[in-house]
Amino acid sequence: MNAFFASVEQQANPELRGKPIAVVGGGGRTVITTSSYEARAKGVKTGMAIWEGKRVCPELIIVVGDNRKYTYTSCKINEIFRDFTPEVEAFSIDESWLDVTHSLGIFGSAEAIAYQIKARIKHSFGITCSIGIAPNKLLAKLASDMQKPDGLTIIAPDDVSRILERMPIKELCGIGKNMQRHLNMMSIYTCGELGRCDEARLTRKFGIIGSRLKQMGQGIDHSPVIQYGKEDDVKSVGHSRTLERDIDDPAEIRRFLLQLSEMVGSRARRYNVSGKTIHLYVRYADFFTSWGKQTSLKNYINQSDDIYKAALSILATVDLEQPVRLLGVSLSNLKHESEQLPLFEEERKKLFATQAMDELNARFGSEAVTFGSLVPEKASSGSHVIPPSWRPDGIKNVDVQ
DNA sequence: TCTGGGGTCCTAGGACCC
DNA sequence: TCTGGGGTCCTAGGACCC
Repeated sequence: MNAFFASVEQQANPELRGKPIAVVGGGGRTVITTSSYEARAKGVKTGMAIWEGKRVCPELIIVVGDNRKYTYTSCKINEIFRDFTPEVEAFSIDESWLDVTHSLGIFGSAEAIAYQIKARIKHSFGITCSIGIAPNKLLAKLASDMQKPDGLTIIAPDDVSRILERMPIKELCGIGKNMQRHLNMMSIYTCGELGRCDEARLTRKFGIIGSRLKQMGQGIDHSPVIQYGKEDDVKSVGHSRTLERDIDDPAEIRRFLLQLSEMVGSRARRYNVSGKTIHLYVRYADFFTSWGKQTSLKNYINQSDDIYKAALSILATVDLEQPVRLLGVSLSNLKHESEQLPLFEEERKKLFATQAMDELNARFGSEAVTFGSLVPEKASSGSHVIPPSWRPDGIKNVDVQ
């Protein structure tokens, strides 16, 4: 989708259409998640602080994002995709891959499918998208980025080497700033040069990534489109949050950790996973200094208070050097839980209480029922931005009635 | 009021076991 | 008394994506 969050907002509120808008999170220390094309034309970019956006574009309209609107729209758009093929992989909340190999007999061509998809999305949601058609995912993604907004780009097998020859390597999904820098130091600037590079030279420098890099330069990608519901199991569940203001009061830090632990625990239970590694992440007030520390337990856990205790035990091993700007808790080393009931009465009671709490929260909002220590003065949560990287397992569990 | 939040994968070094 | 090599698991940190 083109400028997805901003486009959805402009559709929801006609007064925003044709104007430079920026979608931001709820808290005080938030950044621009998405901006409309009108804003981009003035130099507004994702990741800018609000004041930065206003500086380059004084008439910029700030809109606080509404996650439910985007996840709902994303689900509906993916339903449209599945009318054309079951092989749909959601890459993020606003990008999907479709393998239409087996749909060509019904719909004629990939191009015909693309036009129909564009028309239906435009008709149903009033928003545009850019579609890339190519022999594989790597090239389809590259193609989809070549014309924006409202683009349709086809990279036919015969065109691959011509198009890649002068394409800057950073356009490839998987080559970021650092990789680009390293490759540039090896005098590699274009995909053509990358594809011709001696593989041994690449593997010496980058390890097993090296051979993959050469293939990318040649436009080779054998990775399959992984159908919705057939993705690998989730490997970690975490939440982090920048606080409204830096804090150094231990009680306040603990309260915030409990809140994060509850968010992690309830999501882990929703996914029906438990984990035995807890990771605590802290960013200090100076923004640049941060650290993460993890600990592994003997048992798998997914109860919020168990997660909280583990996070606290990590915190107890360090002396905080500065007030805290951001806190994060994540659970990894996961296994899928069977639905077995615990053996002991006490544990069963706790499980039922937790399930009741999770159900109420699902129905009435994420913090309708929570731990007593969170209630008096709920720790100030920072911005509530939904990242554009929301994965399918995030989408599918969102309440979209 | 300067700078969000969700993930995955890979590497390196150390502990520990056989 | 001194030594091997294979394997797993752990922590820490950095790359990448949206």
